[in-house]
Amino acid sequence: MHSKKGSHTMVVTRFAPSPTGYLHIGGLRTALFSWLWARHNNGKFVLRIEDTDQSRNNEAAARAIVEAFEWVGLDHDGEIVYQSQRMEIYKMYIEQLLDEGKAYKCYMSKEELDALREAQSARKERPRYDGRYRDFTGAPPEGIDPVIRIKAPTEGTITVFDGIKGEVVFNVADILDDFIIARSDGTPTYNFVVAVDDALMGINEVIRGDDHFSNTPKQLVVYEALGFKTPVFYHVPMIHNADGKKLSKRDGATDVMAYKEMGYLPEALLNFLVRLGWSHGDQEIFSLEEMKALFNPADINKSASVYNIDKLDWLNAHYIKNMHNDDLAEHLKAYGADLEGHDKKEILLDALKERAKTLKSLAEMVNEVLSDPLEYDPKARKKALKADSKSILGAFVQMLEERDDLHLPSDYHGVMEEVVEAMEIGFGKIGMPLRLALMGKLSGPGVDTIMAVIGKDAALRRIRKLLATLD
RNA sequence: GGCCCCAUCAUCUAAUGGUUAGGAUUCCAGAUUUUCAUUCUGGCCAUAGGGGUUCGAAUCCCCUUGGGGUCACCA
Repeated sequence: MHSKKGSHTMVVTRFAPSPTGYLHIGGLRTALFSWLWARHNNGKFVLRIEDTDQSRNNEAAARAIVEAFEWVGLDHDGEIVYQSQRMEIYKMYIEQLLDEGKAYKCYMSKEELDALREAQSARKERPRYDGRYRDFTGAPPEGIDPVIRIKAPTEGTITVFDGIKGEVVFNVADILDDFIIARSDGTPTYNFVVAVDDALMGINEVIRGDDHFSNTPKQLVVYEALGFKTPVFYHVPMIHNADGKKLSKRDGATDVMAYKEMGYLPEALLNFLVRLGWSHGDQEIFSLEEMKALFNPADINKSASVYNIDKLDWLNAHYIKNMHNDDLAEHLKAYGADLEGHDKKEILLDALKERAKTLKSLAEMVNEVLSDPLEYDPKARKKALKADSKSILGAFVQMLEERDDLHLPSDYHGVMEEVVEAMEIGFGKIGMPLRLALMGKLSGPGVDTIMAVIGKDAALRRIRKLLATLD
């Protein structure tokens, strides 16, 4: 694969979730984009857990994220970086900024801050820190642990170069104040550590959600203060729910692992996600290799997209239909269908995989075929059973009993045809009641296929069971 | 509300300033299927509105409208 950036700089991207919960579908798409771009360029993709806020730190969530990555098959380079383990590094840079006079201690209490903001709001001004400790040299107030604020520019503009949006110019007066880079307990804040880590880890292409866009000027202030080289940014438009709002945990199936439970294939999910905000002509089906070869963040759309599960279902069905039966059988185990060693596995899966949208439903269908019906759907019964059904099924039973050379669906089909011809009836006359006997309902794969899969004895058993209810 | 971003079928999207505005999903109809599903064929459906620029605008500019994001000692 040739990369456009070629020989000079290795592309390094990252995914940096905060471990506040499971990995959701929007995060996965962003991660996929980052991963694809790194792999496209033979670069590196690193995973960093943003857990600087101990009060919200959650180890289980970090594990859940890793588990989701493993399921979909996105690998990362090097060890996972936990920001909670890098506090000394951040402290060092904060000290540096303090020494250089680029940051300062602010002794304003939360109450004072609140009051300030309230007053500003009342005056219809933008709530912002007023810089009262920026040049403070007096004796610090008693009993207050200071926060540390960075000296942000007070006038002029900051320009963000975004690979998707283009150049966006912010007016400093509209958006900035001396924001906090370290809390009163000494821990650093998000906008500071993101910039420090991205720089230190050599991240040169930041692909992240659009909700981070307005943080970018702040991070640029940190880059500037520390003299770090800035990366290229790509802010990926949000994924919206049907209401047009940012996809949130309230929207149901947003947990990536829920898709596994529902029976979706990772390849289908990734294919679905890569097409949200990105396309390559009219192509809809992309293997992972094709995605890697074709993806480029510069081609990402500017507008948000709405999450719609219909297309995912279609893709999932597509990947199921095209999967080898052995692989399918392996997947099916997790959904409660065990076909290990079943001699008619091929016939069964060939017949069923055409009709399944999910692995879960496929597993259910498998078990439905493999086990005798427990009951007969009343409506199906009424529709399938006519006055002559009993004699037709009886004749079929008789002919089955005489045969011991039945293996393939076509063998059973032959027997059915014999009955149809002998009795001079239409095919439906035997098909419908037979289907009811075998499945307990009127949908499913061909009855000849069902019989071939379960064998003569089981077929006879099921037919006799229905016949027994006809007296 | 301030700032920022966005705007093509219901949905995902395509279209060097020149196409009957294309494809996909959904939906509808027909064919195939003893059923259901699959598959195949066909059909419905879009450039938010208004001004410009231009021989020519979905495409460039402006305004309006609509939608979204963000404004913490969260990330």
